[in-house]
Amino acid sequence: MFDSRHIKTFHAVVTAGSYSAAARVLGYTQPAITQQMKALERSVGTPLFTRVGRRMRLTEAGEALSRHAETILDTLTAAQQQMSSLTRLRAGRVRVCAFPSASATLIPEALARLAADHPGIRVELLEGEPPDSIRRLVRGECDITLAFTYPGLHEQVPEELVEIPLMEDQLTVLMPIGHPLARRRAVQLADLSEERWIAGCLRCRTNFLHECAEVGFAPDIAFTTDDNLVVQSLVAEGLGIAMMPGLVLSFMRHDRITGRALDPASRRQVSAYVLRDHLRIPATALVLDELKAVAARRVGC
Amino acid sequence: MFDSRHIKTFHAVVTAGSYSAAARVLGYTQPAITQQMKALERSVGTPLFTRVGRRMRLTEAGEALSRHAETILDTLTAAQQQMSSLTRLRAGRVRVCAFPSASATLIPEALARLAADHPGIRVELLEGEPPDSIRRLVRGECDITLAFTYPGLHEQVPEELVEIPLMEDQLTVLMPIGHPLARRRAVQLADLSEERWIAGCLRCRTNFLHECAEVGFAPDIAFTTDDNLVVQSLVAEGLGIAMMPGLVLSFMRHDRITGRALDPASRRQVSAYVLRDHLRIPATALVLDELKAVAARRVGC
DNA sequence: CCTCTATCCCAAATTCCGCTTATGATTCCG
DNA sequence: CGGAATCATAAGCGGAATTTGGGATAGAGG
Repeated sequence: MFDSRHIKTFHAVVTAGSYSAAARVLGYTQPAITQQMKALERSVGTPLFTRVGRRMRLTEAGEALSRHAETILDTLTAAQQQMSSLTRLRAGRVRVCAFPSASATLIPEALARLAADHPGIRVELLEGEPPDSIRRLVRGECDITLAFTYPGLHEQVPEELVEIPLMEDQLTVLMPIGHPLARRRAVQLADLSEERWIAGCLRCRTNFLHECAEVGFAPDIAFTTDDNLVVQSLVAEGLGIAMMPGLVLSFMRHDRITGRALDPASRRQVSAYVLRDHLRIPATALVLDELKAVAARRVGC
Repeated sequence: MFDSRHIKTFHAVVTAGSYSAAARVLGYTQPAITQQMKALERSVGTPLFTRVGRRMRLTEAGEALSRHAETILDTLTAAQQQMSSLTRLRAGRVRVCAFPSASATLIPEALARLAADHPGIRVELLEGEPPDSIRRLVRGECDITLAFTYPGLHEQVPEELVEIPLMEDQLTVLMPIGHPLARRRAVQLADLSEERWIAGCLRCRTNFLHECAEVGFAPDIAFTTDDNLVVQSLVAEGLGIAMMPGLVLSFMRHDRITGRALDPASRRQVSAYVLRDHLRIPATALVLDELKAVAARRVGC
């Protein structure tokens, strides 16, 4: 197998017209060129140049190799340019898997920033809920996963994954306007022990039950649904109250309901997850940075 | 510029599926692969592989580089195969410049042998007389020149040329059948001082005059022509006698003339000339060998 | 559940390759 | 016939790449 440096030097010699000139072009000394060409001729098995006096001429093998050298160097620089495009963030694809309310808030904002500064980066968007979306990450089906955890349930993430905290998403108690508790500025969980509840997704429900248990009651859950829009509609109809993350409320809010903060506050942690190795991939790191920046502006939501 | 060895190793890793497997394929130890891939990733600027457990996966950059690696290695091996064709004598072009009587005798025989054993070697045939054909060689217009010299005139060949003696071509005295001298088996030059002569090409004529002078007479040259056929016709018509190399007579002999050997013999030296560097070019060396072999069978002509 | 094997990384040492420096020979040009 | 430029060669050295040795981890199988 030819050494690409030899090919490059050979090509320089051919175009420059002499060993010395090629040495000047490539930043070598002249003997280096001599040695490289000697080695190349040795590996080819036949001379590539002949000299008549001081003039240099290509042999038949030299002519043939010269033509090949052109294409070899072209494909090499093509590869190099594509690699450069990927590292210089002028190209690349990042697959992001997020839970619905992140897909509706953080993601679009991050993508807007991304499109402005790095139009070459393409993002594929997948939707998935935390326990499963993490598995997808490990399986290599996506590069970044946005997921949330509740402080109560201490979940373990696989070792090869790294967690990047993005924001804390505060929970709000939703109730129909005119509800007696709506007169307070903030409510305590213990005050809600007698209410009827609309419960959300599995993880939210689990955490909710956990927190209620800590305060000392078991909530009366009347309805359960994954759909936040349905939850709000049920609340609006007076069928119960509900806990809902601020992230959801920031883009979807039924006009017949109102929300009150909890005291003490309850929150879920929104984080990005990446395979440890992928942190070093420029495009992935870039999208992560945008997500961090977007999340930072939402602190306290 | 990527190192072609790195590309080759990278490709082996991709196809073999693991560093260790690639090491076995390439005959390296495994750490060598690790270091090469580390160096490659450093020069690319982004990881090429990620590992999930023991499984290896290509990153986006790795996928892209893998595609390029394929074509790079293909063009490299294509170049290598063409070089191999040239060195293994399965391809090649040799330009031979010869004087007419060699073109009619030695060359066709050599080409016949060549075509049998090495059908891939193409030969371009040029015709040229000695003083000029040597210049063509130096100028790079041909690779091998067949030329003849007479022992008398000590011509200098350029330093970068190498002379390969092929055969000695004995001169014969041509006379019409029935000529008085035709009764002898051999004739001495001095016996021919009173004859009328038909002279051939410049070099032949020069040598002829030289030899006559040494014996002590100036020949009476009635006609001069480069064309050996014309010489023979003139001799046949009884217009004079002539000296002619055996090489010419071996393929062209007027049936109304006869030839007698000279005593002492007069001969011209037929040699091949090559640029010194070109001796190392396989195809050129091959044609030279064939010419030597053909000439060896003609010793004494 | 444990062991065994295969894989990979890391660090150190050695070998080897390639570049440079220095020098001499040759050619071309004024 | 110098002088400039080119190439070849040899010696020396620095760095790179490989090997060696050791350890950690993951997956397979008993």
